[in-house]
Amino acid sequence: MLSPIRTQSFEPTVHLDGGLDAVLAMPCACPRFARDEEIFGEGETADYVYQVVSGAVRTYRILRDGRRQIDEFHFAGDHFGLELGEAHRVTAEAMTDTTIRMIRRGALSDLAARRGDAARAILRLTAEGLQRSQDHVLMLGRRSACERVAGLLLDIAERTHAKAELDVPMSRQDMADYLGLTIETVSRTLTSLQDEGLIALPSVRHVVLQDRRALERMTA
Amino acid sequence: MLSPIRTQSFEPTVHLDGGLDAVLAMPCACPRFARDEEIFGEGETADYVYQVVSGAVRTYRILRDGRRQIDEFHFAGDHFGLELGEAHRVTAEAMTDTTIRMIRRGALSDLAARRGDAARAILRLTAEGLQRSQDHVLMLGRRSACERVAGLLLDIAERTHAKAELDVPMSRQDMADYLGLTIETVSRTLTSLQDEGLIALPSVRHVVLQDRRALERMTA
DNA sequence: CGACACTTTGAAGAGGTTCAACTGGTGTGG
DNA sequence: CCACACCAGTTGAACCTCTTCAAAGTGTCG
Repeated sequence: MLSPIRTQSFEPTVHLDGGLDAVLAMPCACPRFARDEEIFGEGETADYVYQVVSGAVRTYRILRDGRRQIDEFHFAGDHFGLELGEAHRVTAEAMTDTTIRMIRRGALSDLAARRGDAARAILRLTAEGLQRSQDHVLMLGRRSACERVAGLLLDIAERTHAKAELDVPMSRQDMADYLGLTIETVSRTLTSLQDEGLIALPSVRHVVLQDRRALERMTA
Repeated sequence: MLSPIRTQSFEPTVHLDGGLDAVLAMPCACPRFARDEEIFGEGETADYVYQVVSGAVRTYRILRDGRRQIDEFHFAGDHFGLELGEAHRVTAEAMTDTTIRMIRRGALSDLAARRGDAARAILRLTAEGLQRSQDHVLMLGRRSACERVAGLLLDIAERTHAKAELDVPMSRQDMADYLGLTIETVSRTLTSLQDEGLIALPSVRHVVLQDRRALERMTA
């Protein structure tokens, strides 16, 4: 919304490291979003593909009666909003103050048509999303509340490159709606993990992983 | 396993109807699998991509303690086993006697490298899988047992092009492991749907949708 | 016909939800 | 600078859905 920033690089250096970054170092808008601000809505035309520069984003869907399911959390470097069809299937919101890179979808498909590595990068992004979604299915279908919470904490640690101390960008409600639980169950589970000495909760949005090994055992 | 059959068409007619069929009408092995026979196992090298010719397939993962989560059911025409990495992330088994088309992965990536429409078809397949997985997440995260069962029945109907009478190729255990429930809950839910007059159960593997409208209301 | 596997049904139990009250941190205004 | 309000999070107790364990029923195949 405020002060769109533009990148300068025009000649992309092709590392072919698998990401889109190499082939997509084209100038593009980088707007900022405040906490809880909507980036795009379910059903809107998908004219752009997005990348988190800094901050964190949730994508979700809502049932008629208000039940919400968070599909995915997106952290710095992650792409989101890539669609097969015309419209976005989810709503995207910033979880904290967030900077987003926007890539015109047309530019992307042009690039993919011209360059095999770009097409492959898009395929890889989609396939990675599929893998993550399959892991999510396994979590929701066959894991207990405790295993789910432990899994989420480890996932956040890995994806934000945190060691023991986690900055948790999401609210308890966000966690609950990602894990298919209620806010109360998430809260209770966190305190019981704390009581068992597996984690510490110095503040609401900070978690310290005190026994990562034990947490990993729960999720394996 | 028995009597691999080979298709004859060499010159593909390119309809570009979005499927891989148009660009992939190449000769390939079409083995048959008996009910419950494994097609490939989790962790095995992914040398092939598969397509259901007739029958039905389940893909699943198993946790250490034996809990199973079925990732997806695949019906005639569906592709499966398409992987980003080297290895299969799931196990695939025939649910009934099934014929499968096997496509060498190398041939597929060669084709994708040469032809943009093939690359796009592969992307589309992956993206459709992602959409289905996201729907699955919503189901497991935020729907009741009843809504899940109703949703599965409608999904089977749609994907097998059945009208009111469904041939259900999977066992109650398969349904349960797809829906994140137990076999008993699935059974009880089906009988209660029958009691309410929404479905009929002429035999274990046959379901008649008697009030599709009502079923759809449950899943919307 | 009988054996076996799968399904259904029943009763008791557990995990997670719901509803309600309380706590704690944050921000604002007097 | 403190007081108060407000909101997110936590905790407690009752409840409910789904699970677990057990037994009976159904269908299939030798």
